[in-house]
This record gives sequence, C-alpha cells and structure tokens, in this order.
Amino acid sequence: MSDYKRILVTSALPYANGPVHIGHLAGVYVPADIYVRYQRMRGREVLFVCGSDEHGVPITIKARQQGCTPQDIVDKYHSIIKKSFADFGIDFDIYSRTSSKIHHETASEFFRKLYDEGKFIEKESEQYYDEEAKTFLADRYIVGTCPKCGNEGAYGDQCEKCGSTLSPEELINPHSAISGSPLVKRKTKHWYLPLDRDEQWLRKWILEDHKEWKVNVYGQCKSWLDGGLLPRAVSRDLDWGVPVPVEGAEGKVLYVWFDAPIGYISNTKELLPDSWEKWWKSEDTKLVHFIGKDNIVFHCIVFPSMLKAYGDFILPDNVPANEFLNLEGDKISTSRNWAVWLNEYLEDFPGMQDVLRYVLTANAPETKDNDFTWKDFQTRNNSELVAIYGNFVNRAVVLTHKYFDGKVPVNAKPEAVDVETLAQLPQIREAIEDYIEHYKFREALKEAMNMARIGNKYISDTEPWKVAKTDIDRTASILYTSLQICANLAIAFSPFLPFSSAKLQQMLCLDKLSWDDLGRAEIMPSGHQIAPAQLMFAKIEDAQIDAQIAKLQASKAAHEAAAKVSAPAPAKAECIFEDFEKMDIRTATVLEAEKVPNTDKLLHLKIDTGLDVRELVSGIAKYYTPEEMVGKQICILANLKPRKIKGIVSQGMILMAEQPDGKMRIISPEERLENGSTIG
RNA sequence: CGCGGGGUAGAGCAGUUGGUAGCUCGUCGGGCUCAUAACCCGGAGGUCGGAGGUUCGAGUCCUCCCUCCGCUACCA
Repeated sequence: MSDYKRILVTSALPYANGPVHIGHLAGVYVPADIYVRYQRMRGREVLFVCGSDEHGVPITIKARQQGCTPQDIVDKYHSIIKKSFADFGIDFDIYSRTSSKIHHETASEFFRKLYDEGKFIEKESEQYYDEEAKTFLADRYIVGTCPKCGNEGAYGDQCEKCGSTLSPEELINPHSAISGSPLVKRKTKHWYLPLDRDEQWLRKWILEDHKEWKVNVYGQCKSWLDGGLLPRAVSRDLDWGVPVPVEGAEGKVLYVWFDAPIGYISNTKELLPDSWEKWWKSEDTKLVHFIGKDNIVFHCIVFPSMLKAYGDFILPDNVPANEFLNLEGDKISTSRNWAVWLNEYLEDFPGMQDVLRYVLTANAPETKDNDFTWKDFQTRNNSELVAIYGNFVNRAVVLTHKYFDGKVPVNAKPEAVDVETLAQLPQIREAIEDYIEHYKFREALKEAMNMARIGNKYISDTEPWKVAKTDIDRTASILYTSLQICANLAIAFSPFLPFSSAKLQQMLCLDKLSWDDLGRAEIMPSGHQIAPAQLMFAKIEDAQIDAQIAKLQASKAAHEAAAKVSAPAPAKAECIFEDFEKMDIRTATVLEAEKVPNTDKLLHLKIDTGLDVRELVSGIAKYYTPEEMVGKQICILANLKPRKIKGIVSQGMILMAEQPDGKMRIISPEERLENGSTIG
C-alpha cells in the first residue's frame, strides 16, 4: 500500500442525458471527493479525473424525441453537470467529456491497436433494423407481443408483465419502439473482446490478489468468473459515438461501454499531455475507481481486460463500489422524475453544500441500499451539525470573546482532564485515517463528529462560565484547550465538509492547516486573535422540508397524470374477417386458482370451457387474488397454441383490458352465460 | 430459475478469529444555563428475517425457507 508514489482516482462518468442527483453523489462523487481531499491534505500526489459520458443510444433517442441533435443534448447536460459539481465542491482536477477531440483520438487509437494486433474476434450476425429510423435497434428498443403472457408491450430483452427473459426473435410482431414501424433483419459485422481468454489471470488477480475488495464487489466478480466469461461486443451500428477506425466500418461506432472508460485516460491526457503516462503506466501509481454497484463488472472485468489487451497499463488497486440510495422509500428514477437534483438543491439551499455532503456520507449506502428522507436530512442537520459540531465551536468562541477579548488565552492552570481530553485527538486521527484508507467514509465521519462530542463534554464538565467567577486562570486553560479542539475539528472535517472547515478556519484566523497538525495540542498559540463568532450551520425549519416534500409529491402527481392522459394504444393495421374468425373466443368459468410458486405475477387456473376442463397460466396475480378468481366467469382465447410457462402447460389466454396506468381488468359477460358460448 | 449483496431497538448503522448485544439520532426522566430551546447525565426499548443443525456456548459456522435490492452480457 505505502509503496505507491501517487494515487489516480476516477469517479464514474455521469451519463449526459440528465442532471446529477443525490443517488449519484452518495454512491460515487462524495466518497471519491472525501478520499481525494484527504489524500491531498496528507501531501500525497493525487489526480482526480472525471467527465461526461456522452455517447450511447439513449442520448440519440432523447434527441429524436426533442427534435434536436445528440450534440445539443450532451452540451446542455454537460454544462449543468459540470457547474453543479463545481458549486458542490467536488474537486476534480479535470472534468471533461467523451465528445472531445482528444477522447475520440484516444479511443480510436486504443481500438485500432487491439484490432491491428488481432485482439478482437470479428463476427457477422443478423440484427433487427428499423428502415424508417434508418438504424439498428438495441433489444430494449424492440417492442412486441410477449409469447408467454401476451403482453403487447414486451421489450426485446424482457417482458415486464410476466418477468420472462426474452430475445427479440421470440417476440410476436416485433416493431420499433422509436418509429413504431415493423422491422427487417439485416446482416451486420461487429468486433468482440474475447473475455473468455482473460479468465485465468482475472481469476488470480481478483479472487486471490484482491480479497480485500468490498464483499459486494468481490462477490459480484466471483459470480461472473464462476459463470464463465463470453466474448463481448465492442461496436454498435449507430451514428453517434466514436467511429470504428477500420476500413469498411462506416456507420459503426465503438460501443459506449468500450469508449467510456477510455474517457478516464483521455481526460488525464487532456490535462497532462506530457506526463499522463506516469499516472496510467507506472506500477507505483495506485488506481482507484469509484463507482455504483451497477458498474462493477465493467470496472473489474471488462475495462481491466481492455487495459491488459492493450498492454503497459496498470490495473485498479481497488474498486470501492457503493450500493444504491433510495428517496423517501422509492427507487430514484430519472424518467419518473423521482429524484433530488443537485442543481436544484444548490438553488433551494444556497450555501448549504456541506449539509448534503454530511447527510449523504452519514447515511451512505456503503453496505446496502439506504433511504434518503427529507425528515432525516433536517434531523441530521439540526441535531448533529447544528447541535453538536456548530454548537461546540460557538460555545468556545463566544466564551473566548467574553472573557479574553477574542484572544487565545494562556494555558495558565492546566489540569489532568485537559491532557486526557487532548490525548484522545491523536487516536481519533488514527481512526479517521484508517477508515478513509479502507473506504469506510461513514465511520470516518462518525469519528470526526466524536471529536466535537468530546469537546462538548469537556466544556460541560469543566464549566468555564462558572469557574470564571472565581478562577480566571483556570478558565483560561479550559478555553485554551477548547480552542485547540476547534482547530483540530477544522482539520478533521475538511475532507468531508470543506466549506465549513474553511469557515471555521476563518473564524479562528488560521491559515494553512495541514493534516499533520491534526492531533496536536497547541495549534493555536496564546495571544492569537480570533474573529467574532459566526454560526457554522443554520437550523432547518419544517417549512423548508415540507416544501421539498411537496415538490416531490407534485412531480410524482404530474408524472402520474401524464401517464393517465397518455394516448390510447395506437390503432392496429386493418385485418380481414377471416383473420378474426380463426380465433376461438368463448366463455369459461374459473374452477380453481392458485399462485404459481416463486413468481410474483402468475396465477395457475383450472377452468371449465364448456368443451373441457383445462389449465392455464395468466399474469394477473398483481390484480386478482386466487380467491377472487374462483367462480368468476371469463372470456378466453381457447385455440391459442399451448405454451409451457414455469413448467405448466397453459392452454389459452384470458381476455383482459389494460388501463393506461397498467392496471388490468378481466372482461366478463354482463350476465352469467353457458360455459363455452362463442364470442364473435 | 441462477448468481451477488442485504434483512440486528422507532430510524440509520457497528458487531473482528463463535464467549454476558453496541453506537448515533429519536423517545422518556433528571441536571446545567456558556451556547442556534442548543449542552450534560441516566432510563426504557432487540426472541439479532424464519425454521432446523453443529457446539459447553451462535448475531457470528452449516442446511433449508421467507423477504428487499442488484446482475443476468444491445438499459452506460
């Protein structure tokens, strides 16, 4: 560990199709920033690299929807993201972007070298092509009818109604989610990175040499390695991205997952055109990737495999991935606008960056998903930052002004308790260091807060306001000690709460505090003049919190309303009577119903169709309980080809109507009819 | 279905190689009054997701189950 001469820190490149929200901050940027600020304070050579990830299909789709170019989209979000990071105090050495010229060159050269050295596999395959939008489609953008449950809105990779995993070939009537037009198949050639070839060394490198990685990261990697790696496509048919630098590859770009991590390298190059290589190709550089849990395999397996294939590059020393942050009990969602956006927070809570930094660190999803609530935000501010840290500083500074004209008094009458109290500071320093070095920022912050608790206890126990009436020399010592603790707090908190530390430093009229001062008992010399007391943190009133909660609820309501007024499903193409006549639709009665084990959505029904008694499986468990179903008369498509679902042969399909919000209701005859009555 | 990570007081989290269940916030009671109705002390509150098993002894090891989140390769 200590053999390293410098530390290169990267944080996941935010995708430029929306602003940054608290989930991103808690998972990636705040911990990375704490780590970097800490290492810098220790005088280590550190480089902190990030930038916008601006390629990929979602951006082209967003552009199409909004009638602008992909470049317009990424320009807009890149500047919002970059500014909000800067205002929030995420202290990158460089925040660039993957649409930059230098990135295109770097990524292109990277690919070309692997290509020239035969490191890729070339493969031709047939893919669905949207002739109207003139583009090949990712599975997610192919929509059709689910062969298993009949849901017409199933995606090419998965049906969200019945949860089954699909491939586009299985969909009935596949069409484009972008233009709605039917699809044709076209041949296309792509390049694959043969990860299987790297399995050996990856196993050793991760499973043997990096047992210290966080359990979620290690476990995830192990799972992939044990499952066997497959070649992974690194190119796409798309016109937005880094063009594949190979003759005859027009209309193809590097897959965004291939080009994005190279962005870490390009951005370093952009900042340090002459010395970037020592950061990436020198064994005495420690490389650390801060990411979210969704990124683990790319940073632990795919990117290292790319680096190794290229040669000369170092591999990450650690990949401290966090879990996810929820918001008020619900998953954060960009599309549902269920998020606290950083740019909006900065407007709504000016000057309160550290409060959010504090709350996100104290409640960071380091070991499991956590929940952010505005109530908790308020409580942590009011009863921790204000009541413990802010209050202690205020007590010490106010008393110093009251009794000693704002000058650090002489330590005239020291006692054992002073020494004992100050002796705890170096221990706290050690604990903070140890926690940060091991990426346990939540615990590290708690230690810093303990220092403020110690201060409060000390000042309460020694009661300088009482002692002042009889023994001013003793009062002097108490405040002298208290002020030393304040100075220590400014240092201990500075990686976590940089704005507050700066403010405290100003109040104490100290400049240039270094990490090495932390734990020292005489940072502030007697006679040193300090500034008047200023509140470090302001209380947050209920009204502010209520306003934020109302804002969230309003956006949720707006989103639900938008979903409701969403247009009915588009009219289908004309069909002839004979098509309709083929369908054998008739009434039936449910005899028995039970949930299919280990599924959320499926009911297993036994029904009387008049013709026979048969079984079918239907994806309605979300809307009907088995008890409700028994005895109900329903309409079924009786001659649908039987299909096995979860091991049960389903002989038919229940006719249902779907609401715009997704709610499903059974279509039943108005009055009870004979089972087997035909419908037409 | 498979795999990975969670499930410990009202909330958020610790619990090292198995040995009397801890911390912060909240809550209740008391004290103090320098301080942003802030501070200090004390109390209550947990059958450690469930069921078996190993052991003198299990939150900690084994098996099965339930549940939440994620991954499952063209959702970055």
